[in-house]
Amino acid sequence: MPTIKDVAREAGTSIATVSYVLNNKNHEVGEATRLQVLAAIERIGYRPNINARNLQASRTMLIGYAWHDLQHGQINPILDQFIYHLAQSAEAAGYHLLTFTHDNAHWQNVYQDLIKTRRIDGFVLSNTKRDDPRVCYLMSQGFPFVSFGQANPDWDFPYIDTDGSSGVAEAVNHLIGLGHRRIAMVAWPEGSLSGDMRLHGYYKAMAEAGLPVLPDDVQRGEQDEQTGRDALNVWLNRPEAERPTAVIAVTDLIAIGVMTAAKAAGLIVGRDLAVIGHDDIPLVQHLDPALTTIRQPLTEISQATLAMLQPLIAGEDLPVRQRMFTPSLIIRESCGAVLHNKA
Amino acid sequence: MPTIKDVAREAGTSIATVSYVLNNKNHEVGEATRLQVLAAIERIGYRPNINARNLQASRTMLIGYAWHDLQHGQINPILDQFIYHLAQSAEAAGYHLLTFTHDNAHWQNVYQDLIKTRRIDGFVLSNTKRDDPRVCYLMSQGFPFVSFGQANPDWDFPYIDTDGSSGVAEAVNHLIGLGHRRIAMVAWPEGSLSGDMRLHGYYKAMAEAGLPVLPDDVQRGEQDEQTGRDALNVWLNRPEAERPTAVIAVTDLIAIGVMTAAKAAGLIVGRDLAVIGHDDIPLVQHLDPALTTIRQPLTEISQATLAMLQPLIAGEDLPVRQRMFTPSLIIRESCGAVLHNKA
DNA sequence: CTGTTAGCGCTTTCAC
DNA sequence: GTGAAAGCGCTAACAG
Repeated sequence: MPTIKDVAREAGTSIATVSYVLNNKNHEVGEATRLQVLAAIERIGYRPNINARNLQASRTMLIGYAWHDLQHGQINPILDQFIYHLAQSAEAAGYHLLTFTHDNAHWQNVYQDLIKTRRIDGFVLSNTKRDDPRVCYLMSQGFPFVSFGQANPDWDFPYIDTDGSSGVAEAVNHLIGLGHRRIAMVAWPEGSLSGDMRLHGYYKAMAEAGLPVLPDDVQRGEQDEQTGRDALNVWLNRPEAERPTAVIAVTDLIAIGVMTAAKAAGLIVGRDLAVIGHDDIPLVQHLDPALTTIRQPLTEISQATLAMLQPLIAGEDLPVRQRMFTPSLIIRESCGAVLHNKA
Repeated sequence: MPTIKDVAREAGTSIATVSYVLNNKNHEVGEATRLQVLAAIERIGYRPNINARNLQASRTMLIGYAWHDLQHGQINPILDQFIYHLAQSAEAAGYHLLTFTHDNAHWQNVYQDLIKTRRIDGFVLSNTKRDDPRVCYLMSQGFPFVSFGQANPDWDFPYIDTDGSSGVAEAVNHLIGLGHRRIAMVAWPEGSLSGDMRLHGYYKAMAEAGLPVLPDDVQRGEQDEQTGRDALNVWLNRPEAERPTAVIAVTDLIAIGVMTAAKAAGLIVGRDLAVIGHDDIPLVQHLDPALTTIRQPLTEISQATLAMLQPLIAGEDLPVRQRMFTPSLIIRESCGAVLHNKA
């Protein structure tokens, strides 16, 4: 593999000159020698050794991203898309993504190692929980990072998030436009930030439309299909005239449970019951009926994440330390068409 | 950030000695000084700069993995699991995964850059096609790589793959055990290596069981749900006594299409028609009925991939350059129970 | 404008 | 057993 020395010899100059034409900053190089060097570089197929470069600049051009825990079969397709676009944004800026894993017990060792061995320049976090210890740790270390998702509302750290509230509100309004009045929601257990935001959008839109929310119109449960099934069964126990005609689920997986239970009860989803999910995970467009859902603008989110991380790595201050993005409603079959004689 | 110099000063030794206790090879260090150094390291929280280390060793401890193209919404959950486990195996060996992306047009530039800038030590390929140009390119460059999936059968390069043939054969035999005689298959278009392997398992198992395969018992189509629907509709056009009672699909997505079409035709999957998919992608256990499917041993595969890549990076020869793994049948509801009065 | 040189932080001969 | 010193390949003063 050719080094800068080989180029210098080939071009008949010094290595400094080669470096100058490569880094081309405020240091001018004579046009003749410049061409000479460029030709030599081309001829021997030289590429600067990135490792040497990084050592000297004491950086790595690597961004760390912790893989979400796949151990429990808990795949999160949203995040796959997020990483992909994040990788693209990173590459556009000359960075690369270093993806790493860690079990729940030893996360701190892993992050510490990455930092202290100078393996990476910054982190991108996702899947953050309220009071997420990683956020806490990175803040205390003063190490550059940006989080996709919030943590403790009292902490001031750089994050980007989707405005789940507005997404769900849009869903509610869409259902109202379709003629629905009795709209219910399946949420996560209390305490999840994004879950609470989504639920808040529901309450807000219902209130603004002057629609009542019965005490058990909101059902809560874990992130699995069973939660959706259980919720619908609760509602099916009500007299028919009081049953919700539409259900919004906090995630697609839960929406699937709702649909399954509805079918089991002889209801036709899209006609007898409207269902809307959240996230537009793969396959839900192939469900029967295809699921109407709320999609986060992951491409923009990843771009913004990197745009925030870069100045942080450069040691600059961030003018805006938090950014929210608005999701959009993807209308498919499961929310049906205009409701007739039902209101 | 402390360097080796700081440790040396703190311990009252030379930097060489510090390096010796760290790398601890055939170079003996006096117990007293050793403890001294260790204490100093502990005291100031020193970790060797990995970049400096790598420059000197001219390696990076980074393994490149090209993200599969997510542009067209073509998510491949199998690969997500593969990367995750690959990352784990890599970390266990002191490596990290550098995940990168590239559009179809410029893949060669991306790979070339990664190689020539000495960004990484080796590649892991996945999603390989027959005559995959990346395989071809990396072979020509003599750069270390291992592929998850085959390419041109005439090329001799290190790969690991799943024996799709045995997986499908197992599925066929399971169906036969359930009493099925008319078993059909939905395959990919001719020319895909893994698709052909899976199909081969079908033919083989049918032949061994002495079961006939009608000309259109095998339907082919692209990797989408429609393919499954179309296939089933072809078979439904036959007189009832000649219709398949069981269908094996080359992937879960296609199996979903089969199930959807079956339901649309008033059939109850698991009772009137058995359906088996391939890959066990997330969510298929939540379908109604839950999909029986064939699962690849991704953890073992990732481990084996890394185990092959390591000697390659070290410049050693590989005793075994190809390894095949046997998938397993995950039995759920969609293939039903024993068939009665149907044969 | 171009070349010499001193590091970046580490490993590893080679003397002592 | 320990230390001085020569790089790994590159960048950036500093001279010329």
